[in-house]
Amino acid sequence: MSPAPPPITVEEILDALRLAGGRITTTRRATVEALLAHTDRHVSAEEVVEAVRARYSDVAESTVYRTLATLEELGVVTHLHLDHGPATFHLADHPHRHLVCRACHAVIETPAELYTGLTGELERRFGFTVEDEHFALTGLCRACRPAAGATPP
Amino acid sequence: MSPAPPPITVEEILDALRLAGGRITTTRRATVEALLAHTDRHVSAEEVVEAVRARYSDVAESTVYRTLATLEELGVVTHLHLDHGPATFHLADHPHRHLVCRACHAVIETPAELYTGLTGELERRFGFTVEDEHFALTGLCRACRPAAGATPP
DNA sequence: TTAGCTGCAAAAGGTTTGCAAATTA
DNA sequence: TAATTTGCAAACCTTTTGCAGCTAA
Repeated sequence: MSPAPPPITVEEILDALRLAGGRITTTRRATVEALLAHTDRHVSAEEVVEAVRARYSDVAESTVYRTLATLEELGVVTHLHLDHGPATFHLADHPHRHLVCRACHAVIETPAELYTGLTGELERRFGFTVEDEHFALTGLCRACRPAAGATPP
Repeated sequence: MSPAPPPITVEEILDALRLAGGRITTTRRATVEALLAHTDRHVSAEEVVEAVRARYSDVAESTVYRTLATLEELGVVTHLHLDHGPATFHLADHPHRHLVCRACHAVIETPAELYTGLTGELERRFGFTVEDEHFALTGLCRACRPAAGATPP
């Protein structure tokens, strides 16, 4: 329905940071760039650290964690949990939810629209407003599902 | 539709343990009892440890963690993540999902049937079989939702 | 007797914190 | 200059692990 939104740029994110009274440092810029470079992936904080260190070797983990936290406060970035293990970060640009296979750990992105029926129902029945995803749904992907017979007609 | 299933008993769980070649120790019995005593709550491993230690003061955390893991392998217990922080354990008796308010951390239990529409859709569209919940859905409960006006007609 | 538990202590993994020094605006 | 960031190191929290001794069956 809606065309893909124009991707957010490094400068736009840095502007948001500036606007909030923040300062733009080399490390912060590199962190944002690392995030944009993986627009379509789910990166852990540790992976961001590595990406930043590939360019500036003396960056501390804590700095990256702090920058990610700040970006999250600004609403530019979100983190979510795909599974046990480290959280993954991504731009908060297009809402979507994740399915994670508990066997092969494959990650499937699914459009937010799919969930509106459910979230509407939860809203009506419980007055609960489901927000953007913080946790993935776990289960088995096609490949890992025990090969049961085809669904009958 | 279906009446509440008869609650599982301590002895039934211990039998399952025995059947799997396990041994019944005082600590294991106390762990199971602690779990049953909180049938309607979501207890962290730490809370189970405390409950067990209240009766037998020298129980090691690791023992309780190991017992919980064993019970999980037997399918008697599950753990799930309501939020950041420790996992919560409960009996794997009746399938349900949890909503957690990110503001007040209230936990709402919701019946599994509510999700069949969605899970069916995910099955059809992605060949993905959503399994019993491992993660909660996060959002805002009625009390914490910014008091917006009533939904217009 | 012997496979299976246990406590202890230590480590692991991911993230946060305190602080003085460095840097940005 | 004043406020914000930074690196470092240490702490944190939850969970796991190794191991020698203990115990249920």
